[in-house]
Amino acid sequence: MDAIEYRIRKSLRRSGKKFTAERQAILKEVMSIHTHFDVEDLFGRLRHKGIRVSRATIYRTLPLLVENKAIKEAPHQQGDFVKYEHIAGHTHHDHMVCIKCGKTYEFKDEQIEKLQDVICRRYRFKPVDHHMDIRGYCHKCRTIKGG
Amino acid sequence: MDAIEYRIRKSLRRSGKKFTAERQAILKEVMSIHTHFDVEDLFGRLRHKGIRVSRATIYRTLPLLVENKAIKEAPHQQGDFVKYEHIAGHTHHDHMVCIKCGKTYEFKDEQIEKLQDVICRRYRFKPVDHHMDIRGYCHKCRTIKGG
DNA sequence: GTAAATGCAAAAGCTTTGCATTGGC
DNA sequence: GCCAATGCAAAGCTTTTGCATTTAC
Repeated sequence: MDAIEYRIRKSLRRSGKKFTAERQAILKEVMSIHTHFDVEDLFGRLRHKGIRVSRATIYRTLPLLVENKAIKEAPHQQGDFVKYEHIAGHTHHDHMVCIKCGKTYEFKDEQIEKLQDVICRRYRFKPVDHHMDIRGYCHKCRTIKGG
Repeated sequence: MDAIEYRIRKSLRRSGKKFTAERQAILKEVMSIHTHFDVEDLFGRLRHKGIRVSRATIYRTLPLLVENKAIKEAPHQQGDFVKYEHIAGHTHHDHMVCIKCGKTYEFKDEQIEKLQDVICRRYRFKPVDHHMDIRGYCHKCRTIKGG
């Protein structure tokens, strides 16, 4: 928790930026959300707690948190707005998204991770992050998939 | 080419929809674009050829083409709008996106594809499609990645 | 004290929608 | 001829931006 705050505080200072109360509140909130979220979710949760931070500030802060690897973009369906999920504390995982009910399932496979590294090396590509999402029908929806 | 048009024509008829001149033009154009594109790209290209189709129609048509598996969404960076790429004629592939220069590299790995199927079976998930994009620095940018 | 950040409200996109008109089938 | 599709322009949304004010350092 505080390790992340410390890291970000330091990173901001290094580039002459400030760790404001708003940024702290956003960071704290973001780290407490263990599902995917978007700007509106965040705005609502903060307001619900009586913390008044403008949407503009949230929009301006999230990219900072992405840069500092506190959060990253999550997969989103077409038409949806950008969604995020926090990184720290969470181990990396990929997603299965049900195109019927919209539910997201997380998974992780070591072999796939390793193969990705092999491929990157082949292309002399230096990987920083990856997103993988498989779309289809979850076990609940696959039997009733008539549209 | 015409196999796809035939398939779509049939699919539309089956559901009481029409294969209009506009839809034909959009389909044809989409199949001729071998890179990622968005609505604005498409609108510009059509207009450039003297084909007048409204944006509204494009917005209404693309989902039809996705449903009929002529195109699918391509990965896009945050802040970008939705991008598409055509499917037919193209073999499936995944992407590496350089976060410095924005260039996209395509690749495909059979082992990863197979592992994905294994995972889906484990979750009783019926895969329809998947997107995988690895983000990082391409071989040209990895040496000059100071920002 | 100074440069950066905030909040507000306005502006700027992209996308959707209502409605009259057009056109497949 | 009927119902779906189109085009236009307006509306809807999310996201960005200008500017005065506040604040971290």
